[in-house]
Amino acid sequence: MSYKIKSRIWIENEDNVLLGEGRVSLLKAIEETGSLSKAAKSLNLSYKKAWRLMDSVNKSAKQPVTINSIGGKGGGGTTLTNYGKSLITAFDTINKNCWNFLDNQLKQFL
Amino acid sequence: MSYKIKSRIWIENEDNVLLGEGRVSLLKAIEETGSLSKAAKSLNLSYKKAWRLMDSVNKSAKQPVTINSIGGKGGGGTTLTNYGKSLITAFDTINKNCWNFLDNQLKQFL
DNA sequence: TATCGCTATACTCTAAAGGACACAACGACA
DNA sequence: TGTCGTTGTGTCCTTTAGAGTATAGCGATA
Repeated sequence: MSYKIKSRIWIENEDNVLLGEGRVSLLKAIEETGSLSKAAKSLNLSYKKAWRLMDSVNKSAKQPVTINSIGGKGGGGTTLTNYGKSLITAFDTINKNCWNFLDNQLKQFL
Repeated sequence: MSYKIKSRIWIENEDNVLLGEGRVSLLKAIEETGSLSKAAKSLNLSYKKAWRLMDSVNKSAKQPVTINSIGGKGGGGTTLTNYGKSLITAFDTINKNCWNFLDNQLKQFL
């Protein structure tokens, strides 16, 4: 019985997607690089797409997830709020737990 | 805290998708109608897409999931094997359990 | 006040997925 | 043996998500 079970989970707020795997990995890359454009580069996605994702996250969340500064030293940058960091860890935890749960379910029902 | 968590799960066999929500609802419709074309109509998807889905399911599964007959009384038809029926109920059960699990996780971590 | 690297946003083009359409093959039955 | 409603399959056309490109705006710093 070598079937494998996989999943994608995401969190919504009033029918808008807040977090999914792609968004979380983008936020992680922002945390590491301190910049949206560098984060986009490191994930091999266009700046435009990264920007739209981040914008959507901020619009869906109940509190700001990132702090964006334009101009100034280094041209600006993007950092995560504490709320944003807590969302990442919550999502990661739930996602990992979900995988374990589903693996057990598969053994049980197939 | 009105965030909602959603999920899509699917089962793979050697990197080929076996079952997802769309495939399961197609199999259910086949079970109800006794025909692939009627099932496709009832789900508002093209016959071709439905056929490709069903074909993929049968190619990925370890045992036949449907029995297809061409020609004859009524022009033919498609019915599910017992194995196919058992897959449906297994998937539905796991999927429902997963929703409950995730709802609890969300309450716990957010 | 000129420079720099970043955020922010619009416009165009392209590739891939899906729908529409057409048609061959089949076999029970009258 | 002709009819009928299926399954099975190819070909084209449209739609749409995304990539690519371009460019404006910003503010600390020197």
